Amino acid sequence: MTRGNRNVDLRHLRYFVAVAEEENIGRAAARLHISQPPLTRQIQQLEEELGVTLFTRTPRGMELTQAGELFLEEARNIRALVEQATERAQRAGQGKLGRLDVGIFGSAILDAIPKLLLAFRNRYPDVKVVLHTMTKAEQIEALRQRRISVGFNRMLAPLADLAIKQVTTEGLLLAVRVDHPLAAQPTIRFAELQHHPMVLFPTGARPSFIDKVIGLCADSGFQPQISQEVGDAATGVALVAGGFGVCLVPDSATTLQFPGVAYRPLSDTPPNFHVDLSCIYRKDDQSPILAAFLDTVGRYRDDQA
Amino acid sequence: MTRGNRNVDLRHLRYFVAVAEEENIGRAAARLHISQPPLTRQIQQLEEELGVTLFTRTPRGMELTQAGELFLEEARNIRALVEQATERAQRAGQGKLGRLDVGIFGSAILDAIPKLLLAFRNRYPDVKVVLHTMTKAEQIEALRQRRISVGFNRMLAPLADLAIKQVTTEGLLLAVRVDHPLAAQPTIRFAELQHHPMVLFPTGARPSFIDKVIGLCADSGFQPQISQEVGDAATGVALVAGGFGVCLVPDSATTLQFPGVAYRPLSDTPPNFHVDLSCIYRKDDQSPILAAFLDTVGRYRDDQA
DNA sequence: CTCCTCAATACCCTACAGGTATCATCGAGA
DNA sequence: TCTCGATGATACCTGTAGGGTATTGAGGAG
Repeated sequence: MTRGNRNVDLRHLRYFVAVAEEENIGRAAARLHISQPPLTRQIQQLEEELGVTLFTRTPRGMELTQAGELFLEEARNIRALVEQATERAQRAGQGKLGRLDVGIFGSAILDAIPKLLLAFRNRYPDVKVVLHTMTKAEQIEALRQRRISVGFNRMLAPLADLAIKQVTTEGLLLAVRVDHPLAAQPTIRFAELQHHPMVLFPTGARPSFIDKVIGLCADSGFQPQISQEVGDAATGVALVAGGFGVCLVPDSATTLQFPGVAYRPLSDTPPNFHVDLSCIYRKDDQSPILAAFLDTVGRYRDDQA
Repeated sequence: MTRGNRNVDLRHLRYFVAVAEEENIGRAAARLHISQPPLTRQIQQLEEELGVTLFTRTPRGMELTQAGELFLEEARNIRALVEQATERAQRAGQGKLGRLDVGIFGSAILDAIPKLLLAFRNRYPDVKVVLHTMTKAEQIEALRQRRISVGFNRMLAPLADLAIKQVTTEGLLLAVRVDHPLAAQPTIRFAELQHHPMVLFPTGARPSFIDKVIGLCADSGFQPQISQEVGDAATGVALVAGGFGVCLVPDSATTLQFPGVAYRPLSDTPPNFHVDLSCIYRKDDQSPILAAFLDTVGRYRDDQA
């Protein structure tokens, strides 16, 4: 079996299809914007390479042989596939096609993240977004190992190889059980929190939201009474319902509607009484999909402002 | 959308796949038996044509981008398809793959033709043989219109544009009803036929088997009594069973077993007491499948001899 | 027999794939 | 900190092959 396709290239196929369709080398040459003799030569060369007679030459023009008919189908397929491949590669290069692996934290995917993902999905419907629940430390590890391209978290600090982009900033509310003494007040002074046991979250890599809360208390001159540390906001609110005490949560946690738990605003709060939600990604990641995603993040943040 | 694939050819794909697999331009170049700089240039040119960054250059080598990964799959597909297309075209060019349209006569496909078709099918299993039942005149018309590539018939005469190849030659037998007077003899003298009505076939384009029989009778000095003309041997034998008289048939018609009908050999026969089965095809038909078929016919005929 | 329409051939020219030599960059060790 | 080694990129040259023009050859149609 002669391996004859070494020197066959797409030009040959393009020319071949044109000749097969026009059944006339002169017309085909005109259609291809070349002159007749080189086209004749290319067809001869193709037949030579394949070792197959593709056309029978008649006084009226070129007529496909049976082998030619078969090869015509294949040639059209190949050309269509090439067309499709370039188009898909281009779309992928523009970040319009592909896959984005995203790290998210805890079981609490609250407010901003779903909205953001929805906005991204609308703008880039052919990018498959895959969510991975992982802690902050796992996100950083996964980013470095390229298992994810972007992670969402709070209290992120820039690193040498990882960059941060803020998504949104939120105030804090107090989750209390409706029969808790503090629940009687429509607004609670921040300093009052020192007299009540608190549930804190999340466990795991520091600094995290825990440190934010402890820092805020320190700014107000006290140390919180920690009744329990839990993994995420949802668990925290569940413990509040169970009577473990109060719990400071970001605004968006109000989407966690729990029977017997109310959310109360705070007054006399220290400065910086808010917490950021940011995303983190590799500085050297040139992926157009990540660029598109970060662009969507920027637009989202601007819309919020 | 930039239509950028105009100058992309299979060489680009081959080079791209090599680099993607080696993740190193130098090694890929060695594998391709070219030097490193042209390979670098070809990859750059491919990226330029597509408008897509396919690799991220690292100090350790070339790493596929997401778009590159996607394009790699497509490139492999395309290359496999090209491989397959050339191979199929080559097989078609050798007559090993394709379709052969064959014209056969009457409802009587007897002995030689099934054997021949079976032999051809065994030698060329990927050639689809399509049978078309048609008269001699229809076969000639269909050959000229390229609707069939070869026809089978008896009493064929060469034409300007059509060639003949003999398949086999057969003797003649007499089909008689078992209660017919002639059936009593184990062998019948040819001249006796003048006293008995005969069924003749086929109707349609002349000269045909009818003329053969009439000619044989003339050679023996008489004119046959024609009781009925019918379309084909099977019908003829059926009429013999129905009492319409006797019927001269080729040897192979004995495969038509009819209750109450016997076949008897003849003695004192005139010269040329046999009939040929031939096939007819276009002289200018260069199809390798036809060539393969005619070759099979030749082998069959030689085996018979 | 002549003209007309095809494809095929002869010959030239230029563009570009491929070669050699060299440079730029970035890590890894000494 | 500096050098060395590996990698890809660049500069420049050369030969081949793809494309152009002019012409020939070969069948049909009138």
